[in-house]
Amino acid sequence: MSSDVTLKQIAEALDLSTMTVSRAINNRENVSGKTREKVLEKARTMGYIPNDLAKSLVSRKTYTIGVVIPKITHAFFPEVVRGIEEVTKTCNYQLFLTNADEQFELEKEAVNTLQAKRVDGILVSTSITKHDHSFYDNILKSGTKVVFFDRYIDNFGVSRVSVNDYESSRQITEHLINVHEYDKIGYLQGPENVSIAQQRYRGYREALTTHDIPINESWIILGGFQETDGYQAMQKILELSEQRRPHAILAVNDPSAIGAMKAIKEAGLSIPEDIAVVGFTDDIRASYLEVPLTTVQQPAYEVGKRAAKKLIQIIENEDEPAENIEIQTSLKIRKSCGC
Amino acid sequence: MSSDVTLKQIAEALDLSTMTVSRAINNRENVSGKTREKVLEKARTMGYIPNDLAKSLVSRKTYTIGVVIPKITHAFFPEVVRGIEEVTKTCNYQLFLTNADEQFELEKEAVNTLQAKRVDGILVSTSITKHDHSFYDNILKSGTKVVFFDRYIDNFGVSRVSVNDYESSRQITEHLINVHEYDKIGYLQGPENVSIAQQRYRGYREALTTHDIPINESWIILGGFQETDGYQAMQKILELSEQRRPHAILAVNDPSAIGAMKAIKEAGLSIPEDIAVVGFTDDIRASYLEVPLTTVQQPAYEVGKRAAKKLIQIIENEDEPAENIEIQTSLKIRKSCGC
DNA sequence: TTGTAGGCGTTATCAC
DNA sequence: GTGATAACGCCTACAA
Repeated sequence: MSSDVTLKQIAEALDLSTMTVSRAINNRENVSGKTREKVLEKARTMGYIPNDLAKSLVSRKTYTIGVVIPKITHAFFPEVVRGIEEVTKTCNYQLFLTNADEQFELEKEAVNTLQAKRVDGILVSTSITKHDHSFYDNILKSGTKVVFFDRYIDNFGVSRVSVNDYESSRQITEHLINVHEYDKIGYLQGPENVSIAQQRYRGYREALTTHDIPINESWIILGGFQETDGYQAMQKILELSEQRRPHAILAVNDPSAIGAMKAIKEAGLSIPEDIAVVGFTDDIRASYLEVPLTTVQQPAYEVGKRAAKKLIQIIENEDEPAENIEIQTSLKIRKSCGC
Repeated sequence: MSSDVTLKQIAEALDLSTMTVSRAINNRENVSGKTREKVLEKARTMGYIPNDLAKSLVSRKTYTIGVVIPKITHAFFPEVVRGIEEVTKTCNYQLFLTNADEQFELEKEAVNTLQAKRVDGILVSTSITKHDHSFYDNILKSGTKVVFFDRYIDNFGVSRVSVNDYESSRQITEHLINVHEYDKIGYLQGPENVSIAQQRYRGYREALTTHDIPINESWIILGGFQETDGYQAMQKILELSEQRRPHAILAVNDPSAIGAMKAIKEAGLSIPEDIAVVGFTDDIRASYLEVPLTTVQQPAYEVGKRAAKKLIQIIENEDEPAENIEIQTSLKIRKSCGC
């Protein structure tokens, strides 16, 4: 902590009261022009830096927002953070960034720490969904303001900003069915208890069902969000004999799709001729790949912006209602689907 | 801010003094087992959350580190942040993340705010180099602990963790000269006042000079760190007639190189046959590109780790000496250079 | 083992 | 326009 010049020290140096110095520095009305100038000058020369801790203790306001991110290196999230910052910067809030590394235990720790730091509100992309409402129940009971972004817990009286995952997943699956006439479509599934993974999985199944395509459970591999997860899941599918394999794959996200593409390539097969692959995210790499990846573009920046805006509204207006904000994605048709 | 149960309230509920409650909750020695249990139980049921603001005001310690990043969406930095987190998490520090958007004005604002929040130290990747030492002079005078990472100000009594930019840039240029026998090598330069841009530029020139290759100033284009900068810079070079063009390009970083590749492709030329391109960073996309990019791999995660470690040492040990830590890169030879 | 007094740096409030 | 006092929630130092 820095060498800490205080209001009191300035006051003593100037033979004024602390309050007068405080008023001068904070641009309050009731200070004479002369005094104000003297104080500001002295503050400058003494190297005064206001102590926000003390301020916050009195004002019960920190101008600070906590952000809990599942995986800082998943390219989607830095983009979300940029959106959050865009908003918080103009409203003068600072960001506490924490990485939960896809682990609920770390997520809880992070939230607790943020509460102890008395952040004005928290933006969370949570790694759980159904069970264990209890944790966030208590958080809310304590009066902490929360907005979920991307990965959320539903029906909870908590606002969330997400993407129309279900609908988008259904659409990209239908693209495979309608445009390319695939009827053998596998799915690389994400963790079962994460909202976005559930929604996307639901969209996939719905599309098949609607088109009377039977669902082949051996083409649905449970995995995670990382590239290695997709790689391993795809390897399992490739163990099937050629006749029994799907001809197209939808992955829960782009990292997973990219892992799958790697496995396919290593197996000496080509995309999309042997197996088509589509993803979800529009990862920074998607359009640069050897076979550019057809995927669902998620407006990450927008998600961040909207979530931050909503949270700040909740912070600054007690009876701001909870809201589910769904941002629309767009299909990015590239070559990996066969187009 | 949350509904704030205080030590005092717990004390009153239990008819104890605040101090006893404080001691019990902070696991101090001198509390009887019974009292401790009672207190902890009550704290739980009342939903007590310690107030770090008040604690920090007394202890003059926030267990908080500020991070100033030039561009959160440049893939290098999230990876650095991951490294920082790895360390801070085990030492129980929290991270204030700020994005300076490559603007020195925003960088200054960010640092000032972090000081007001009384962070224990600051990690900065700065956007300036030579002029305007004065700002960081004052910061240091105020007793704030600073460690630079990646982009630094030199000879300053401030520790820095960076990469051997000069040497690496020289090496990758020499690869073009020695292995591929290029002698017409252009350079897409970064901002003149940023340390890493200077070092890399110096390495490029040194390599040419050492090999008695004359430097053609019309092949050196001043630009920025973004993809669009590389794209525009390359367009300028492509305006030259075919005979007057360089046959290889070194870009200040990978985004710039990727932009340049785009421009080359749009001009109907092929990489590396018509023009070879090499970069610097090993961006997440580099190995996935249609023509995989030869580049210098910067161990971003390691940079983050070392910087955070050094800062925490400085924080926790007053007379920790300043240090220049240089992390070694490695050449990633792919296809864009002609290999 | 427990309690009291005072202070961390700031501001709200009321008095002059 | 300026100042004195108390309070924000917690902890150190000392006393009982």
